[in-house]
Amino acid sequence: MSDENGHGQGLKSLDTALGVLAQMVAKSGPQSLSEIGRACGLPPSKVHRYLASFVAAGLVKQKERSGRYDLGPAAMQLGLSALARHDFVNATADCLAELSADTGMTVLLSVWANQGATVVRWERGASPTDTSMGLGTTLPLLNSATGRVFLSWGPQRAIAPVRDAQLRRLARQPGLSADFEQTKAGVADLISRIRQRGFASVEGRFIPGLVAASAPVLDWQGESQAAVTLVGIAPAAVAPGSRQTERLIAYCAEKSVIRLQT
Amino acid sequence: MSDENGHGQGLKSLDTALGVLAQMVAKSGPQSLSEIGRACGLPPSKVHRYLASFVAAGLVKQKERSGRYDLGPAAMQLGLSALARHDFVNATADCLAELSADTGMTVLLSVWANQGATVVRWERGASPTDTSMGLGTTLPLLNSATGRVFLSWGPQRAIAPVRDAQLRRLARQPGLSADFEQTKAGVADLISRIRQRGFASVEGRFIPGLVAASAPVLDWQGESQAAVTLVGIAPAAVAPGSRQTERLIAYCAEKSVIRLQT
DNA sequence: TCTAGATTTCCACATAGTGCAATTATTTTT
DNA sequence: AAAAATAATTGCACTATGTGGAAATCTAGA
Repeated sequence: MSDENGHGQGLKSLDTALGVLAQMVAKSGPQSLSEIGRACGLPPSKVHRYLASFVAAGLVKQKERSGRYDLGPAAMQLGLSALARHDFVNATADCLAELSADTGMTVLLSVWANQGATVVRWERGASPTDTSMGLGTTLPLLNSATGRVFLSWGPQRAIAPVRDAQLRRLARQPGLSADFEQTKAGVADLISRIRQRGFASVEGRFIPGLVAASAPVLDWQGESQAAVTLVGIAPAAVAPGSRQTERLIAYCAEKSVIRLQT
Repeated sequence: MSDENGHGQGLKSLDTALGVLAQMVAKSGPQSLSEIGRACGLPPSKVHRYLASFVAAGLVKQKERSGRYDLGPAAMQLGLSALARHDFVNATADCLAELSADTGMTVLLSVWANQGATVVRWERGASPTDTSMGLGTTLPLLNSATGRVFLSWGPQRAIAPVRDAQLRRLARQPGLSADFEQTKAGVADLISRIRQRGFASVEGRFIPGLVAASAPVLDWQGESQAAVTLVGIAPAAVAPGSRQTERLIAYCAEKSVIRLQT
């Protein structure tokens, strides 16, 4: 046996089984048994028996007879149950409808999960910003207003690797219009600009034709536990000093534990 | 031991461990080790080791030293990942044929699109209720059972303009038999009646000679992502408490991510 | 500080998880 | 369409590994 650092007091089989689960979370779609086995470095027969238990619990389901495996309904319940205990999400989600009504824009509430800013609440606005987004959509770190909030105020440990990966990916495709220099220094500069303004915004960068402004809900450590985002079509609405952004900032300040220092 | 129904091909320890997880999902707050053990009928030492693995995986976290256990960040990741890849329409469409066979009625699956309730799946039943409807048909918001589901549980912001337009149009043609007062107050009353019953029905209002009952498939926010509709010719079939409507409601509850509160 | 209750660790024993290989189902090739 | 190839599932013997009770450690209340 091998004793890793720190912990060694769990069940070995459970640990490896949960590793299989994590692998399934990491991939965004269904996977075949052997794919999973290869990715985890486990023999197919072992994986099969783990999956049998997961399927019995509803955490995993297999599409059709002998089809790929994917996360199942119990996984959704688990996530919703976990979400329900997230104090910041609960408190912030309370008056989202009001915020949407006041601004006339679509409102998103997101947390950091799945290697990105993940939408957990979604309040439609008046303007028909009909996108294909739903709960669980993950927004890009550098190109979306929501992502940039986590870039600027989020937990750096978790974000740094994603940031570097996206930066490399962007650097390879310089075609996209960018409003910042796509280097580490450029990102640092972007962050300082965003922190100074107190919110992040993009204008058609992530989804052409849509503009967005996003502000952080800060915990006691000054880290962003959640982000609230306004989505609309009028660039003026997301400009600094606009009625909508002022309302957004006030809303987030009210839900934050600490004030954000100017 | 070992002879449960159907399945017995998983890992016993994993099964019981997942049972512990399920127990934690069921409760809405943190629990102590012994509480969990008592609830699952397991000795504390066993539960402790399971939890150690869950904590290592991030699915569970313990508040402070020797504190209660609660769901952790990975639980949220897992759930959001599952939610993100969940497709309501296809998941609901999966067993429509079965529903049709059980009820003997024609079954429609609709979503809100193109400013209306739009039919996207269509399973013909035993009784030859052949209509001029097909895939892509848009059903009226106020006069059809399907439309009324979206009226009651759909995205209000998107529906409001359509509702008002139809209301104005109806008010100008009072000839059609109506089972509700054709005013804003009348609609609000209709909605509250429908929400209380848990489904909507019409009897020959939309298409003379045909009756229909429709129930919502609810997403995490309690909004209707889709509507499942039974179409037939016997008014008794769509009455509250009938075998068919009970079956319909059970079907939609199974496909919904959250339960609808009575 | 002392007591009560809960959590965490220890240890010998046998349950139950593991790997390999055989079997069955599914997909691709000729 | 039949056959070969690939992938999924199951059986079996072995021992690694999870189990239970009790001891040790820790936290909270008096």
